Amino acid sequence: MENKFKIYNTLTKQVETIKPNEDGKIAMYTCGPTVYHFAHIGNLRSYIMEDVLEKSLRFVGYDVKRVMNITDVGHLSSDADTGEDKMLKGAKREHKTVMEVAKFYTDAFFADCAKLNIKTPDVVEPATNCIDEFINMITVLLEKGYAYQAGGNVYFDTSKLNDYYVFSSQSEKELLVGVRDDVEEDTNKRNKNDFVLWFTKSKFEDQALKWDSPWGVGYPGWHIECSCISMKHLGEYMDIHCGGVDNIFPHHTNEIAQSESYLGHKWCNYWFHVHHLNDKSGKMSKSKGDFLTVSLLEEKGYNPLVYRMFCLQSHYRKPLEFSYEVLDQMVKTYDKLARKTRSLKNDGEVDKQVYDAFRLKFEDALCNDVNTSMAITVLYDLLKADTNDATKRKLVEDFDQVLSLGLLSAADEKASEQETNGADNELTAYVEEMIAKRAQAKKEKDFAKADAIRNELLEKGIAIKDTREGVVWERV
RNA sequence: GGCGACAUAGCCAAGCGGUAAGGCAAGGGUCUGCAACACCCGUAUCAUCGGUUCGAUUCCGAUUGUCGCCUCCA
Repeated sequence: MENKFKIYNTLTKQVETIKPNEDGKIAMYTCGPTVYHFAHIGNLRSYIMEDVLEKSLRFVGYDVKRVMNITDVGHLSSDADTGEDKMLKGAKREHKTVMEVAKFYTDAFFADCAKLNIKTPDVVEPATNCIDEFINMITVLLEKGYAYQAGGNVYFDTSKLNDYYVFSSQSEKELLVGVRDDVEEDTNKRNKNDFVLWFTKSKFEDQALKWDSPWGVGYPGWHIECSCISMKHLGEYMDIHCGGVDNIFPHHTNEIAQSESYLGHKWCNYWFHVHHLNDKSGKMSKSKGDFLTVSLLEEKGYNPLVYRMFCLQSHYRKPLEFSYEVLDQMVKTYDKLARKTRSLKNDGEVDKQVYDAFRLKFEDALCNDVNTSMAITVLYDLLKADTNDATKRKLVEDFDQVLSLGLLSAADEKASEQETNGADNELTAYVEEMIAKRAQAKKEKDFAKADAIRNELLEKGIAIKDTREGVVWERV
């Protein structure tokens, strides 16, 4: 098939046309969550944009296979080297076993994704399922001389590579070890940027999960899982690797180092990085106070899809600043848009010519480095276009395969909401009776009475509006 | 200290060398008893300073500002 999809490749620092290893197919990998706590909406920005990338590729005709790992082992819990394992810390906090915690937060993660209309990847693989693969890769790296043992741990030797800093022109000399307070230099390392492949000794001995290995009982380093899990399911050649910008160094840099040393050839061609969600004070992170989750937004009365739209109207490669002020603005934008799309009728035949033209415009926006903002503009242009509702409706349906904003299902939700209201038959009967009375009053031009009825309902928590489609009511 | 990203109207935001899309808000108007809904109508010398060019928001350099990475982070 024709390749016309362009994305910014962090590896080459330019926008490039994707040429898959296998024609018509895309092998895609995403760094998944560490499941020791809820994901915050900043984490979810990455997953939303990666979801759009995946769906866009499918939209233009690629057969996509997407793999995601679940980090359910390892990672220090704080800036300090002295910290505990995050999973263990989560377990203690929750009074659960480590695996229970992992299960709980994995489920919570996918529940959040579902609310944001993020499709679950084709393959989801927990790190703890792949210990044998990790051990195998480390063994090969040791055999090939890319790794060494020191102080009980296995390290990757970055000095064996000509080009370790593939993403930037940093130099080891300028690399600051322990920029953050409390991080001590590991004296077992031969080079400052060497990293651990397998731990048997760490500064915290109460690591909950340990496995036997040729180097002793221990647990894997952080970077090895993504290399192994992707190869397990996608083979030796990958097309697109996704993640947040903060993973560029060291995580992705190290993944490339170990993967290509292991394979002996180029591994992944395109690196797709999503920028951060910030608030006024900077990056949103788990270690800071502001811990905004999808559930929290829901508690405050926001539809999670409004947050999705908030992300889509910006570009994935720009920092995005979150504020309730902008989110409130987005609520109005979203509601207005959804009202328009849901009022589209199914009248007559789809105009093939108009359909093709708009579909192409939409594809062009997506193919242009996932320009979601432009894609939404195409949607607005469509709604204003001079064509019948059937054509528009069909196109909105298509567009929403990628945007996933529930633009048409919004109508169904509204309907089911009314049905839910309807379950309370007594209330519904009462409200409908009042609406009928008000209609009669209006007919008789007794507006004082009509307004009195509206106020009476409002006092009981029922708001009514005369829309062009008739009177609607909702609980407030 | 090193590396990198970003800077467009009140707010969000597109733009990839030919004199600024779109959305939200505020404003004016049409419609409907009012409200709501819907529809129509105005609104920007693109952070600053240089350079390249017939021509720059768009390319190059410098400056300023904001943010990120440098072994927890998406």
